[in-house]
Amino acid sequence: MVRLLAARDDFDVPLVAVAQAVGCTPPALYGYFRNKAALLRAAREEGFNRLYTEKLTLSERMRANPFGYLREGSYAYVRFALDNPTLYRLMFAPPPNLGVGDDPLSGDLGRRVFDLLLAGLRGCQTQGFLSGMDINRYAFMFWSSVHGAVCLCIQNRVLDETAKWEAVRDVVDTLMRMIAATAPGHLHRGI
Amino acid sequence: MVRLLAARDDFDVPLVAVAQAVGCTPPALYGYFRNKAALLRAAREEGFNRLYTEKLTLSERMRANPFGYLREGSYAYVRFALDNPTLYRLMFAPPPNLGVGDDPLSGDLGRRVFDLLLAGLRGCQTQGFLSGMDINRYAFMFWSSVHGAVCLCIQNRVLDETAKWEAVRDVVDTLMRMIAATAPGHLHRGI
DNA sequence: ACATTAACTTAATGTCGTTCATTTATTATT
DNA sequence: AATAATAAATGAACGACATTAAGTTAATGT
Repeated sequence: MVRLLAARDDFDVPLVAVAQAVGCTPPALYGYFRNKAALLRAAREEGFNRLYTEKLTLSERMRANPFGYLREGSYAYVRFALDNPTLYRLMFAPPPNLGVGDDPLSGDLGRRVFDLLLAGLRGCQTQGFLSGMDINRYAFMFWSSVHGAVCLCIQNRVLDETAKWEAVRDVVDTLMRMIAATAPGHLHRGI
Repeated sequence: MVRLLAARDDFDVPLVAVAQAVGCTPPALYGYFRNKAALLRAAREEGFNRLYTEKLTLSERMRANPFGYLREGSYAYVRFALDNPTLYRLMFAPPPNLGVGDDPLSGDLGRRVFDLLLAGLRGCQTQGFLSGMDINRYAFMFWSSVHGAVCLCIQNRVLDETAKWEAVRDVVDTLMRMIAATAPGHLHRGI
C-alpha cells in the first residue's frame, strides 16, 4: 500500500489497483477494511509507526547526546518526509473524508512522535539549553517550522531532491543554532 | 465557489453542486472551464488574489512601520487561513491531479504574497533589524513557521477557533521577538 | 425570413466505490 | 472420512460522479 501511494504520487488510488497489488478483487478488501477511508487510515497509521520507530531507535542510540539527537532526529524526520512525500501528506494533511478529526499532535499516532521531540528538548534543557522555557510551546514552534518547510518543499514538483533537502536542512540548522545560542557561553564551541 | 468550499469543508465538491449553486447543469460548466481541475485552479487563484489584496492594503497603510506591518501582515495571513481553512488547503496543499506543479513561493500566484513578506523583512532591515542576514533564507524560515503552525491547527477539528488562533499567534509573536532581538539595544523597548 | 453561432440541456459513457447474492474454500463435528 | 457450518472471495449490479456527444433553443447578422 505504501508502495502504491509512492508510485501513484497521490492517495486517490483506485481500489482495483490496491486489489490487484494484493492479488484479489476489490470487494474482497471489504473483509479487512470497512471502506476505502479505513484502508487509508491504516496506511496513515503505518506511516506514523515507521516514522516513530525510526526516530525511536535514533533516540536510543543517542541517549547521551540530546542536542545531537534533536538535530539528527530532525534530519531523519525531514528525510522521511522527502522520501515518502505522498505518505507524509496522507499523515499530516489527510482529506476530510478520512474522518481523521484531530491533528497529528493530539491523536495517539502522532503524539508519540511529538513526545520524542519533547523528550529531546527536555534533554537539551538538562544540558543547559533553553533554560526556563516552556517546552511544549517551543516544541510546537519547532515542529511547525520543520513541518512548514517540508510542506512547502513537497508541494514543489520542479525542485530537485537535493535542493529540497538543503532548503529544509537549512531551516533545521537555523533552529539548532537558535537553541545553541540559549546555552551559557562555554557550550557554544563544543557544537 | 469559495463559499461552496467553505460549506463542504472539502474541495472534493461534486460538479452538480457547483452547477446548481450557479443555476445551471454540470455540462454547462465546461463552457467556462476545461475540466474540474481547471475550475479548482481558478478558485485557488481567487484565494491567492484575496490574500494578496488583503496583505497589500495592509502594507500600504503601514508603509511607515515595516516591523509593525510584519506582525499585522502575519496576523492577517493567519486569520485568512483560519477563516478559510479549505481554501487555504486548496492553495497550499492542492491534490496532485490539479496539475499545480510548483509550490506557492515559486508560482506567480504565491510569489506576489511572498514578495510582500520579503518587502516587509527588507523594511525591517532598513530599520536596523536583521542586519547582515540573508533575507530570502529568513523569509523561507518565517513563512515555514507560520505556514506549519497554521497547517497543524487547520488539521485539528476539535480545537476551537480561539485556541487555534492563540497557538498560531504565539508562533508569530515568538518570531517577532526573535527579529526584535536582532536590533541594536535602544530599539528593544519601543516594541 | 433564414442561416449561423452561442449557450444550454438531455442523454449517454466510463470510472469507481460499494453492496449483495452466490459460489468456493475452510473448519468443525460426528 | 463425510457432512454440516462458517468464513472468504467472486461476479454482477447499483449509484455517484466527471466528461463527452448530440440535439434544442435563443440570439444575431444578412
